[in-house]
Amino acid sequence: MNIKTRLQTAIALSVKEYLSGETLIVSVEVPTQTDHGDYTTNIAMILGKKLGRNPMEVAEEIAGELRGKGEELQGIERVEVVKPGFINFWLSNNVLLQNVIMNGKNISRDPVLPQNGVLQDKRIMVEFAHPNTHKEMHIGHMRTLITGESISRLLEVSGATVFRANYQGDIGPHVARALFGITKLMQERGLTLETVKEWGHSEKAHFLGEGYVLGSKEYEAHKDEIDTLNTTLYAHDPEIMPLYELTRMWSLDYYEEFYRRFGTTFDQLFFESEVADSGKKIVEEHVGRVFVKENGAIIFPGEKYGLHTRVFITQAGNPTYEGKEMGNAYAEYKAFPFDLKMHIVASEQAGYFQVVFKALDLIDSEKFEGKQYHLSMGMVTLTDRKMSSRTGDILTVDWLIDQVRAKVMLLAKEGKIASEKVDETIEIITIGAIKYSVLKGGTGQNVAFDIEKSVSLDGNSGPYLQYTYARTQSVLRKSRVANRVSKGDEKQLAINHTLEAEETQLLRRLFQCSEVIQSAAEKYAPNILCNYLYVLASEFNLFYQKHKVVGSEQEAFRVALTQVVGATLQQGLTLLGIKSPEKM
RNA sequence: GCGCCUGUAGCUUAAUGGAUUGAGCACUUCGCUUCGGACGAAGGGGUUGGGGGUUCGAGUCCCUCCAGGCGCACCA
Repeated sequence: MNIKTRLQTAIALSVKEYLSGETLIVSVEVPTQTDHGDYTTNIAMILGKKLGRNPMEVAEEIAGELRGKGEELQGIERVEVVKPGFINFWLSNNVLLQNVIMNGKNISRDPVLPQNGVLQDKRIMVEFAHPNTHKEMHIGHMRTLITGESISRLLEVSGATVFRANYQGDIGPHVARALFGITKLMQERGLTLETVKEWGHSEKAHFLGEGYVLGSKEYEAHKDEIDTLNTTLYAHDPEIMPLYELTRMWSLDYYEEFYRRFGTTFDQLFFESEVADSGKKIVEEHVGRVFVKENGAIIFPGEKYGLHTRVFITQAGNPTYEGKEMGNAYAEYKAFPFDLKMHIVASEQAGYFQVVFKALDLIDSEKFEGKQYHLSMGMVTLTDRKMSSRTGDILTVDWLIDQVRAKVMLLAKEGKIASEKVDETIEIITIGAIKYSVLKGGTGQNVAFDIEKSVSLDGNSGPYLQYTYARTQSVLRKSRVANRVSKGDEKQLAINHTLEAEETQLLRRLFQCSEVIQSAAEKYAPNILCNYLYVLASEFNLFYQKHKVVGSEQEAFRVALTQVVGATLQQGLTLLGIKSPEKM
């Protein structure tokens, strides 16, 4: 039983005397302010209200009783009653040392991560990224890519089996527009497919993006032509397939490069083109029970369920995004029968998901009901306008990476990169900076993207954490005892000095690590982990500033502390999908 | 019009109903003969959009008003 649970039980026991049979949930929390102790409970205030007594008195009584207990409260050094009626608890240095430094796991740099998480044995599919082919990748897609990867890692470390799925829109009107557009562009510019084939991934993708913009602009004027093109695509018309397959591959190659750079490998790619037929069939089979025909289209009458009505199959007989999702749901379930499927998608899709979830519940409640969750990502907008791939007014991921990379390279020019592997380090820092800037905010937050100061390299940033990690490693390289302190070597760590305030604070912070990770995983909130790592790094830097590690009398202990801080930073960053260079 | 979401310092934001709303950027000072200065310390700057209510306690929950975002039938 861990300390928190033991404490909770002890408090519950004391509280029992005040209640006649009734049970009260005792909440034990980690206070936000460190001078409020390691744990706190508000139980006295709740009791005070119930009994009509002064909460301070009740708190004193409970605290008095708890202080008298030995066994159950082992490890709690101090119990304090504060103002309105909080009871605060402090852990003893010994317990902190035991748990943080000497349990062997930390010091050998094995994972300090929770082993038997609440998500043990849960099968979770995380569906994210889903860019559409024949367009460019914009920073909204990037946000879900980065967030999805981090959440997947958090779930995995909490015991879940995770399946990374990516469902991509490679068929539909947007493809027809893009193909129409590039055909016209090639004519205008005297290009042939052969020449375009020789271009790089980004140029091809940009060309498709341009085609899409043109196709959208000219849609009204060439409505029939583009609509027909769309229908021939759905019909796998051999006339159009070679061009379609080729351009589709351009997009996929282009995206593959981002997945690689951002460190994501999908277990499987799913495509709208592959589920269009099955989706259509499923919808048609459920006309009457779930769907209804109206004006030649097949719709889902959402009003019956407090939602809104959406079209699943168009008058032309093509399945819409909604219709295709019916096929996709089965295809994905077949690939990985899940307990939970998370859709990591922008908030603008919230209404859409309510409708398709409801439709799937009705079609097959056993497989789908209560098992789907839309993690609603806030919108990424430009500071002064909305991005639209239709008008070409978007920020592409290529552009952003180049901007950040240029800033990092500036540092390299100033000779600030100490690593021998300069190129590799620049890439790690660039990607780390971008990822952290995305992850440190809440997932639901709308983000107004400021082009000027979009990604920061100092302060609360990815590079700050990477830098702090590199610093820990540098200190460890300098120390002669660094490699001698190892598992079970407790004598060397014996504390023969009073701990400095900064040392105690680091121990307390490190002690919180696994709880923080649990909480970040349960709430699907990587920003909780970001926040923790930032505070940890700041506290280490303060310690570092004030106290010497190498050559000090407490070198063995301080080296061990530095090791654990380094390992925690590295593992934490890994959960965010960020690499930690040994030198930078 | 109907529905969902958001409003915290100049900007970007944090805060499981808890304690004096905490950071980063920017700004003003200060600290390297010291293990990595991409660092650290100090300072100014807030009626948490306004007003009610519930609660021992509200940025957080409820109502209302204001401001903004997103969705609402053949796009994805």
